[in-house]
Amino acid sequence: MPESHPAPACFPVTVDVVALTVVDDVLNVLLVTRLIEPFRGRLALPGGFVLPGEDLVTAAIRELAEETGVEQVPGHLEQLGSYGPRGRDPRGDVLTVAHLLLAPNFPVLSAGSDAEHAAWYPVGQVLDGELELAFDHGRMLADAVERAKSKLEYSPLGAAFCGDEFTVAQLRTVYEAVWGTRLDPRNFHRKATGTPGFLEDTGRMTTGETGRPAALFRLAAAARPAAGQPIRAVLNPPLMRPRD
Amino acid sequence: MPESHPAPACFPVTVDVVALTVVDDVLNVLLVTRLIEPFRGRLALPGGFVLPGEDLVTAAIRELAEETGVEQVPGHLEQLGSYGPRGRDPRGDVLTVAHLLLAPNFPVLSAGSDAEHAAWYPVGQVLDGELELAFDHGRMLADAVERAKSKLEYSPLGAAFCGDEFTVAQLRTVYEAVWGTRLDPRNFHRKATGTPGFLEDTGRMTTGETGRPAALFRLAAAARPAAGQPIRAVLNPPLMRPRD
DNA sequence: AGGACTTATCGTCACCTTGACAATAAGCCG
DNA sequence: CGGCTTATTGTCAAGGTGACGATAAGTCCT
Repeated sequence: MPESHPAPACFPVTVDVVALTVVDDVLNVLLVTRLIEPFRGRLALPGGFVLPGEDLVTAAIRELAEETGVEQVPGHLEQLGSYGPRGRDPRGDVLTVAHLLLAPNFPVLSAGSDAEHAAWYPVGQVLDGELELAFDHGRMLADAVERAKSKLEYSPLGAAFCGDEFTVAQLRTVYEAVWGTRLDPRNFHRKATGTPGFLEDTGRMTTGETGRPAALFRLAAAARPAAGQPIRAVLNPPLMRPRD
Repeated sequence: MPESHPAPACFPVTVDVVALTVVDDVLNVLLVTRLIEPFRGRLALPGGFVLPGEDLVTAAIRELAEETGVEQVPGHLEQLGSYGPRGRDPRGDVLTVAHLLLAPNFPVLSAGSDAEHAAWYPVGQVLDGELELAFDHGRMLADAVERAKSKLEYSPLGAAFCGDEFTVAQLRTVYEAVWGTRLDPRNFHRKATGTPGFLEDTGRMTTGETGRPAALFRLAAAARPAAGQPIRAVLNPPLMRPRD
């Protein structure tokens, strides 16, 4: 019965944000402590209901701002996927659209007030089961990390974890933190600097650090997020993570 | 104001299915002719509203069945992404979750009755602008094709376009149709048969075709869709499509 | 200042994969 | 049977990768 329009059912729709960053060479995720039921006191991804007249990305940005105080999107934001509506909220069916944010380590508003308290937590602690998240947020996080791992292979998005300018070593620690592996600094340097359209030498160097000063790079124009366009440049051949 | 729960707004939610297949060496997409406004008479992706108590995949399978008569999912189905809710339906805000189906060329119920008439159309005609789809379905199709192109590179999903058993040449025409390029049969054969965990020789051969008989393969167990698990085996190193 | 230490960067080399392409195999078709 | 078509096996050079040696150029300590 193709034309069965049985009362176009409505669903509550939420957005959740899996915000990933690298803190001290370790991949971290932004979590908030829930102040209300269900899952009161449990850690959860930042998120909330999409408001009437709002778009998905708009809602994601707003929720992120509400829970961290960050006004501008501090990194790369993309849609991760939708979950539900069944069996993920004890209160009833809720459809949620998860988003993935890859960003440099930005400070979160530690309001400590009546607001939900947001903070960075090592991803490993969650995936290992040390921390259990509310709802199906654990699965979302797992999916997000897998997506991030994969993105680093063939897109220049590893740089989204760094600031505007960064050294090859900083970029390498991002890859190591996300992939959970060690990479040979010399081979990584060769690949990163040798891939056309990836990095652009700023001509400036680091100073004051221990060891030999390093050259500062930025993302090449081709690899930078263009207005409205998806990230264009592809790492080709990809920078594959070590398997097994 | 983190605890702003301003009347958890509800949205109508639909699912759309971008069903892709290869017909005569050309990538095709399943489209229906709309019988009602808006976009009456225009071609559109099969889809419809998610019913109360239904999950996304369930709804996608149901809609596909309703518009084609196919009861079992004939190939690989995965979520593509969500679109909206704003500015995609003249009747108002509608959130839609697009799905991607990669399947062998299956016959569609040519009901011709009051049902929306589903049929295969060459993807190229749509992307070239010869055919214009309803809503934002053109963008969904573009995203779907891009996803399919990418999936063929590093997953064994190219085989989802073939039947249970297929020749290397059949698999190659899938790659050629999706990527829109020509591939060297000898190099493709080497890569396809030489990648561990990809293809499995059935021991049987084709007969009656023109030319030398070809060996019949099936997907190796590791590359077959496991219950509940995502497609496991990864083509490593990937089978990269030719760039530029 | 000099030496130890640390990190950055450049080179080398063997191995693997890939793209281009020759050669052979094994069916149909007349 | 000869011609045609497609399948499959090899060959070879170029390019990319992993492992690792060798320098370079700072900081830090004495």
